[in-house]
Amino acid sequence: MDNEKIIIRDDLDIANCPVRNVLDRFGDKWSVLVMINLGNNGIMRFNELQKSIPDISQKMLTATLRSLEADGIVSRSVYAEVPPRVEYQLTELGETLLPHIRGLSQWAFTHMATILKNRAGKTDKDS
Amino acid sequence: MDNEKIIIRDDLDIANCPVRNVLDRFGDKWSVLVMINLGNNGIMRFNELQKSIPDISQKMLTATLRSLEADGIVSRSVYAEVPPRVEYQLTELGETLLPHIRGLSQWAFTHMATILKNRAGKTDKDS
DNA sequence: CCGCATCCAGTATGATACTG
DNA sequence: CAGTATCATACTGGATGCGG
Repeated sequence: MDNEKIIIRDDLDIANCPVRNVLDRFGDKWSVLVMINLGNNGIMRFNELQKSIPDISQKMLTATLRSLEADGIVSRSVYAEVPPRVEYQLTELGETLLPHIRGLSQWAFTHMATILKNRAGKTDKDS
Repeated sequence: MDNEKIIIRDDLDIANCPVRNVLDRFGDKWSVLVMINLGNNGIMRFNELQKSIPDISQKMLTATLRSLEADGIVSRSVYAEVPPRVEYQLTELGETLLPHIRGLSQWAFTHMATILKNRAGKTDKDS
Protein backbone atom coordinates (compact mmCIF):
# COMPACT_ATOMS: atom_id res chain seq x y z
CA MET A 1 0.00 0.00 0.00
CA ASP A 2 1.27 3.40 -0.85
CA ASN A 3 1.99 5.73 1.96
CA GLU A 4 1.62 9.25 0.71
CA LYS A 5 3.79 11.55 2.71
CA ILE A 6 2.70 14.59 0.79
CA ILE A 7 0.32 16.51 2.90
CA ILE A 8 -2.34 18.39 1.06
CA ARG A 9 -2.90 21.62 2.85
CA ASP A 10 -4.16 24.92 1.63
CA ASP A 11 -2.33 27.18 4.01
CA LEU A 12 0.96 26.04 2.55
CA ASP A 13 1.69 26.19 -1.13
CA ILE A 14 5.16 24.80 -0.55
CA ALA A 15 4.00 21.51 0.91
CA ASN A 16 1.86 20.62 -2.07
CA CYS A 17 4.12 22.30 -4.54
CA PRO A 18 4.75 20.17 -7.63
CA VAL A 19 8.42 20.42 -6.88
CA ARG A 20 8.11 17.92 -4.08
CA ASN A 21 5.83 15.66 -6.05
CA VAL A 22 8.07 15.40 -9.04
CA LEU A 23 11.35 15.56 -7.20
CA ASP A 24 10.29 12.63 -5.08
CA ARG A 25 10.11 10.63 -8.28
CA PHE A 26 13.42 11.23 -9.95
CA GLY A 27 15.19 12.37 -6.83
CA ASP A 28 16.02 8.74 -6.30
CA LYS A 29 19.31 7.16 -7.08
CA TRP A 30 18.80 5.97 -10.63
CA SER A 31 15.90 7.64 -12.40
CA VAL A 32 17.98 10.43 -13.84
CA LEU A 33 20.66 8.09 -15.12
CA VAL A 34 18.04 5.89 -16.77
CA MET A 35 16.42 8.88 -18.42
CA ILE A 36 19.73 10.19 -19.68
CA ASN A 37 20.66 6.83 -21.11
CA LEU A 38 17.31 6.42 -22.79
CA GLY A 39 17.58 9.94 -24.08
CA ASN A 40 20.95 9.20 -25.61
CA ASN A 41 20.16 5.82 -27.06
CA GLY A 42 16.49 5.93 -27.88
CA ILE A 43 15.03 2.45 -27.61
CA MET A 44 16.79 0.16 -25.20
CA ARG A 45 16.21 -3.33 -23.92
CA PHE A 46 16.31 -4.24 -20.28
CA ASN A 47 19.72 -5.81 -20.57
CA GLU A 48 21.12 -2.89 -22.48
CA LEU A 49 20.03 -0.52 -19.79
CA GLN A 50 21.59 -2.69 -17.15
CA LYS A 51 24.83 -2.85 -19.08
CA SER A 52 24.80 0.89 -19.50
CA ILE A 53 24.54 1.35 -15.73
CA PRO A 54 26.49 -1.57 -14.29
CA ASP A 55 26.14 -0.45 -10.71
CA ILE A 56 22.40 -0.78 -10.83
CA SER A 57 20.82 -4.02 -9.67
CA GLN A 58 18.01 -5.77 -11.47
CA LYS A 59 15.69 -4.89 -8.67
CA MET A 60 16.42 -1.20 -8.79
CA LEU A 61 16.36 -1.05 -12.55
CA THR A 62 12.96 -2.72 -12.55
CA ALA A 63 11.66 -0.48 -9.80
CA THR A 64 13.00 2.63 -11.50
CA LEU A 65 11.49 1.69 -14.84
CA ARG A 66 8.15 0.92 -13.21
CA SER A 67 8.14 4.26 -11.51
CA LEU A 68 8.98 6.13 -14.66
CA GLU A 69 6.47 4.11 -16.59
CA ALA A 70 3.75 4.81 -14.04
CA ASP A 71 4.42 8.52 -14.40
CA GLY A 72 4.29 8.33 -18.16
CA ILE A 73 7.95 9.26 -18.55
CA VAL A 74 8.98 5.94 -20.06
CA SER A 75 7.05 3.57 -22.25
CA ARG A 76 7.42 -0.19 -22.07
CA SER A 77 6.89 -2.53 -25.01
CA VAL A 78 6.65 -6.23 -24.36
CA TYR A 79 7.11 -8.64 -27.24
CA ALA A 80 5.66 -12.10 -26.63
CA GLU A 81 8.52 -13.85 -28.30
CA VAL A 82 11.10 -16.44 -27.46
CA PRO A 83 13.32 -15.30 -25.99
CA PRO A 84 11.24 -12.56 -24.43
CA ARG A 85 12.06 -9.02 -25.38
CA VAL A 86 11.12 -5.84 -23.59
CA GLU A 87 12.02 -2.45 -24.92
CA TYR A 88 11.97 0.87 -23.18
CA GLN A 89 12.00 4.38 -24.49
CA LEU A 90 11.17 7.86 -23.36
CA THR A 91 7.68 9.08 -23.99
CA GLU A 92 7.09 12.55 -25.34
CA LEU A 93 6.54 13.71 -21.81
CA GLY A 94 9.86 12.18 -20.86
CA GLU A 95 11.59 13.97 -23.69
CA THR A 96 10.28 17.30 -22.50
CA LEU A 97 11.90 16.59 -19.18
CA LEU A 98 15.17 15.54 -20.72
CA PRO A 99 16.53 19.02 -21.48
CA HIS A 100 16.05 20.05 -17.89
CA ILE A 101 17.94 17.15 -16.40
CA ARG A 102 20.57 17.61 -19.07
CA GLY A 103 20.92 21.21 -18.03
CA LEU A 104 21.26 20.04 -14.49
CA SER A 105 23.82 17.46 -15.51
CA GLN A 106 25.75 20.07 -17.36
CA TRP A 107 25.77 22.30 -14.33
CA ALA A 108 26.94 19.37 -12.28
CA PHE A 109 29.69 18.66 -14.73
CA THR A 110 30.78 22.28 -14.75
CA HIS A 111 30.78 22.87 -11.02
CA MET A 112 31.55 19.48 -9.57
CA ALA A 113 35.22 20.29 -9.18
CA THR A 114 34.37 23.43 -7.24
CA ILE A 115 31.94 21.58 -5.05
CA LEU A 116 34.38 18.84 -4.30
CA LYS A 117 37.02 21.42 -3.49
CA ASN A 118 34.62 23.24 -1.19
CA ARG A 119 33.66 20.04 0.51
CA ALA A 120 37.23 18.93 1.04
CA GLY A 121 38.96 22.15 2.00
CA LYS A 122 36.45 24.24 3.82
CA THR A 123 39.05 26.87 4.58
CA ASP A 124 37.33 29.83 3.08
CA LYS A 125 37.12 32.48 5.78
CA ASP A 126 35.60 35.05 3.54
CA SER A 127 34.05 35.08 0.15
CA MET B 1 29.35 23.18 -25.32
CA ASP B 2 26.99 20.69 -26.83
CA ASN B 3 29.11 17.60 -26.78
CA GLU B 4 27.80 15.19 -24.26
CA LYS B 5 30.64 14.18 -22.09
CA ILE B 6 28.21 12.96 -19.51
CA ILE B 7 27.36 9.80 -21.33
CA ILE B 8 27.45 6.95 -18.93
CA ARG B 9 27.58 4.06 -21.28
CA ASP B 10 30.83 2.25 -21.85
CA ASP B 11 32.95 4.74 -20.05
CA LEU B 12 31.70 3.89 -16.63
CA ASP B 13 32.88 6.36 -14.06
CA ILE B 14 30.26 6.33 -11.42
CA ALA B 15 32.72 7.63 -8.87
CA ASN B 16 33.51 10.60 -11.07
CA CYS B 17 30.10 10.95 -12.56
CA PRO B 18 29.00 14.49 -11.80
CA VAL B 19 25.38 13.57 -12.16
CA ARG B 20 25.51 11.13 -9.31
CA ASN B 21 27.72 13.33 -7.19
CA VAL B 22 25.56 16.38 -7.41
CA LEU B 23 22.27 14.55 -7.50
CA ASP B 24 23.19 12.82 -4.29
CA ARG B 25 23.45 16.22 -2.69
CA PHE B 26 20.24 17.94 -3.60
CA GLY B 27 18.37 14.79 -4.50
CA ASP B 28 17.35 14.60 -0.89
CA LYS B 29 14.02 15.63 0.40
CA TRP B 30 14.60 19.26 1.30
CA SER B 31 17.62 20.78 -0.40
CA VAL B 32 15.74 21.99 -3.43
CA LEU B 33 13.01 23.59 -1.37
CA VAL B 34 15.56 25.35 0.79
CA MET B 35 17.37 26.65 -2.27
CA ILE B 36 14.16 27.87 -3.86
CA ASN B 37 13.13 29.66 -0.70
CA LEU B 38 16.51 31.28 -0.31
CA GLY B 39 16.42 32.23 -3.96
CA ASN B 40 13.06 33.89 -3.54
CA ASN B 41 13.73 35.67 -0.27
CA GLY B 42 17.44 36.40 -0.31
CA ILE B 43 18.70 36.43 3.25
CA MET B 44 16.74 34.30 5.67
CA ARG B 45 17.09 33.36 9.30
CA PHE B 46 16.82 29.82 10.58
CA ASN B 47 13.35 30.33 11.91
CA GLU B 48 12.17 31.98 8.75
CA LEU B 49 13.31 29.03 6.72
CA GLN B 50 11.57 26.67 9.05
CA LYS B 51 8.37 28.66 8.85
CA SER B 52 8.60 28.70 5.08
CA ILE B 53 8.81 24.91 5.02
CA PRO B 54 6.63 23.81 7.94
CA ASP B 55 6.95 20.11 7.25
CA ILE B 56 10.68 20.16 7.79
CA SER B 57 12.07 19.30 11.20
CA GLN B 58 14.79 21.24 12.94
CA LYS B 59 17.15 18.35 12.47
CA MET B 60 16.60 18.07 8.75
CA LEU B 61 16.76 21.80 8.21
CA THR B 62 20.07 21.90 10.04
CA ALA B 63 21.42 18.91 8.15
CA THR B 64 20.27 20.30 4.81
CA LEU B 65 21.83 23.69 5.48
CA ARG B 66 25.09 22.10 6.60
CA SER B 67 25.22 20.04 3.45
CA LEU B 68 24.55 22.98 1.20
CA GLU B 69 27.02 25.07 3.14
CA ALA B 70 29.70 22.40 2.83
CA ASP B 71 29.22 22.38 -0.93
CA GLY B 72 29.43 26.13 -1.13
CA ILE B 73 25.83 26.51 -2.25
CA VAL B 74 24.71 28.38 0.84
CA SER B 75 26.58 30.76 3.10
CA ARG B 76 26.00 31.00 6.83
CA SER B 77 26.49 34.13 8.89
CA VAL B 78 26.48 33.89 12.67
CA TYR B 79 25.98 37.01 14.78
CA ALA B 80 27.15 36.70 18.37
CA GLU B 81 24.23 38.60 19.77
CA VAL B 82 21.44 38.15 22.24
CA PRO B 83 19.23 36.69 21.07
CA PRO B 84 21.40 34.75 18.65
CA ARG B 85 20.92 35.36 14.99
CA VAL B 86 22.03 33.22 12.08
CA GLU B 87 21.39 34.22 8.53
CA TYR B 88 21.55 32.13 5.42
CA GLN B 89 21.74 33.05 1.78
CA LEU B 90 22.70 31.53 -1.51
CA THR B 91 26.27 31.93 -2.62
CA GLU B 92 27.06 32.88 -6.18
CA LEU B 93 27.54 29.22 -6.95
CA GLY B 94 24.13 28.54 -5.50
CA GLU B 95 22.58 31.21 -7.66
CA THR B 96 24.01 29.64 -10.78
CA LEU B 97 22.22 26.47 -9.82
CA LEU B 98 18.98 28.23 -9.08
CA PRO B 99 17.81 28.69 -12.70
CA HIS B 100 18.19 24.99 -13.34
CA ILE B 101 16.10 23.88 -10.40
CA ARG B 102 13.63 26.61 -11.25
CA GLY B 103 13.38 25.24 -14.74
CA LEU B 104 12.81 21.86 -13.24
CA SER B 105 10.19 23.28 -10.92
CA GLN B 106 8.47 24.90 -13.83
CA TRP B 107 8.40 21.62 -15.69
CA ALA B 108 7.03 19.95 -12.59
CA PHE B 109 4.33 22.58 -12.27
CA THR B 110 3.38 22.24 -15.90
CA HIS B 111 3.23 18.48 -16.05
CA MET B 112 2.28 17.47 -12.54
CA ALA B 113 -1.36 17.10 -13.44
CA THR B 114 -0.49 14.79 -16.31
CA ILE B 115 1.83 12.75 -14.14
CA LEU B 116 -0.74 12.39 -11.38
CA LYS B 117 -3.30 11.36 -13.95
CA ASN B 118 -0.94 8.81 -15.44
CA ARG B 119 -0.09 7.48 -12.04
CA ALA B 120 -3.72 7.09 -11.09
CA GLY B 121 -4.81 5.51 -14.35
CA LYS B 122 -2.13 2.87 -14.44
CA THR B 123 -3.29 1.19 -11.27
CA ASP B 124 -6.69 -0.05 -12.29
CA LYS B 125 -5.68 -3.69 -12.18
CA ASP B 126 -5.40 -3.52 -8.44
CA SER B 127 -8.67 -3.15 -6.58
C1' DC C 1 15.82 -12.94 -21.23
C1' DC C 2 12.82 -10.47 -18.17
C1' DG C 3 11.11 -9.71 -13.85
C1' DC C 4 9.40 -10.66 -9.13
C1' DA C 5 9.75 -12.08 -3.99
C1' DT C 6 12.18 -12.30 0.02
C1' DC C 7 15.47 -11.26 3.29
C1' DC C 8 18.82 -7.99 5.10
C1' DA C 9 21.83 -3.81 6.13
C1' DG C 10 22.60 1.10 5.89
C1' DT C 11 20.66 5.39 5.92
C1' DA C 12 17.37 9.11 5.61
C1' DT C 13 13.86 11.08 8.19
C1' DG C 14 11.18 12.35 12.22
C1' DA C 15 9.77 13.26 17.39
C1' DT C 16 11.30 14.73 21.45
C1' DA C 17 14.14 16.65 24.93
C1' DC C 18 18.08 19.25 26.10
C1' DT C 19 21.82 23.15 25.70
C1' DG C 20 24.20 27.82 24.90
C1' DC D 1 16.73 31.76 18.69
C1' DA D 2 19.47 28.30 16.98
C1' DG D 3 20.95 24.49 17.26
C1' DT D 4 22.57 19.35 19.31
C1' DA D 5 21.70 14.56 21.09
C1' DT D 6 19.19 10.50 21.30
C1' DC D 7 16.09 7.15 20.02
C1' DA D 8 12.75 5.11 16.94
C1' DT D 9 11.09 4.15 12.42
C1' DA D 10 10.43 3.98 7.28
C1' DC D 11 12.34 3.55 3.35
C1' DT D 12 16.13 2.64 -0.11
C1' DG D 13 19.06 -0.21 -2.08
C1' DG D 14 21.68 -4.72 -2.54
C1' DA D 15 22.09 -10.03 -2.69
C1' DT D 16 20.01 -14.04 -3.81
C1' DG D 17 16.80 -17.39 -5.50
C1' DC D 18 12.56 -18.43 -8.01
C1' DG D 19 9.07 -18.00 -11.88
C1' DG D 20 7.21 -16.90 -16.72
